Amino acid sequence: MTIFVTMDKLINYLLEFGQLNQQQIDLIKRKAQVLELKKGDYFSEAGKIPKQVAFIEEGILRVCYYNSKGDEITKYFVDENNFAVDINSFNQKIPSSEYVQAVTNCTLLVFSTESLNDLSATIIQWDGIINKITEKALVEKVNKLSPMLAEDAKTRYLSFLEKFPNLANRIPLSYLASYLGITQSSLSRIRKSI
Amino acid sequence: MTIFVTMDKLINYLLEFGQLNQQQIDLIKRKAQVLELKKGDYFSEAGKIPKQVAFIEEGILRVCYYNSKGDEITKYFVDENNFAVDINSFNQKIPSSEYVQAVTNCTLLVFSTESLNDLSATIIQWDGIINKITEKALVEKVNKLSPMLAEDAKTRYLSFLEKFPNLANRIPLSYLASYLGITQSSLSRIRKSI
DNA sequence: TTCATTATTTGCCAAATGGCAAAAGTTTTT
DNA sequence: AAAAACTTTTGCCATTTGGCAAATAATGAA
Repeated sequence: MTIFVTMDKLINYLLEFGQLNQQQIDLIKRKAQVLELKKGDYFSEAGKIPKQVAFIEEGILRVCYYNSKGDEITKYFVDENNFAVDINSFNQKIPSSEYVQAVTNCTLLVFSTESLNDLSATIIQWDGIINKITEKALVEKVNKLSPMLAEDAKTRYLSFLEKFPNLANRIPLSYLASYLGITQSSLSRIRKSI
Repeated sequence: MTIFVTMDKLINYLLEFGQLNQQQIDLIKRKAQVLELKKGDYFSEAGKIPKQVAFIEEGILRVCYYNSKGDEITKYFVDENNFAVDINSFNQKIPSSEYVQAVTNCTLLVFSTESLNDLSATIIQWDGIINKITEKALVEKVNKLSPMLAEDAKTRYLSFLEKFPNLANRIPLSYLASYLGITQSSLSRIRKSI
């Protein structure tokens, strides 16, 4: 299969957060590498220090971990036009406690630590843009998680359907159930009731 | 009562995220204003554009909102040595959807938008420090909220006791219950069972 | 101190969710 | 196509949590 990626999504996304001239855009494109993941593949794994940041061109990733009971918990899903990385581990260069896994086949644009350093050193607006993106992504996560605690399972599922209308049927029930904080069988029953 | 605030906590906190010389420290101290809040007072309110950022010297704030059912939900608590602000509304200068309220009597150090702009323009490291602080605070919120979804109410309550050991008995049960995502009576029963 | 107000606990019962294991359904491999 | 592996649904019952209202308890005001 031929891979054809214009990186338009990436560039347009970055331009939402700051201005870039053509020379800078070209540099960014040169620093980005296309990475195709198959459903189930891991982009990064717990225990390892993340060395790359991914921009999702196409597909869905999920971030997950194992809790103290040994259950696998999906912390959140990340869909296209977003960056994915365990930001804490990446910045501090400490082993991650999370897995980042492809829920569907994905086309990613990845930046290595070195590339990001180069971009930061070369493009004066880079850090500002990245900071805005980071902040926005984190605020969104908080604002999505927070109300979930106050809702019952059915409402959480319905909210998920709104947010990812075409995803629910393409991902294993178990991923979704752990994200919603319920058991797989409960989710199955909730689904049936709708 | 005499108010005596050295601002040491604030300065030490900032120094965790970057270096500052004495001149810069003095400027920061001049820009900060001491604000005392009584238990129950609001630092900022939904519907208004937040004009200040608070550093908590002493005390606890909570961020809360009303959900679609009209229930008042505590989104999170913020304790001393942390900044509190509805960052999204503050940055974008749009009306907040949240209240920030004093759970206990508080001593805050507040910075106005103008002061922050001055600091940003004068202290070259300022933006970097603030970005690190912001990012860390948001990552912590996500990491605290996320596992709560996967835990049952009792575990969530016990976790809260660990995190805020001396707070649980000083705040209305209703605040805590809504934070934990359970009803007041359930929390009362859980408490009893321990 | 007493009254009024507010916060918390409790009883009762209904509804939601969990735990476990078996059955049914899908997908993948051989 | 058949077998194996995996996913989802279902039954059964226990446990948790919610909803509501009344009873207590605690707090604050007069």
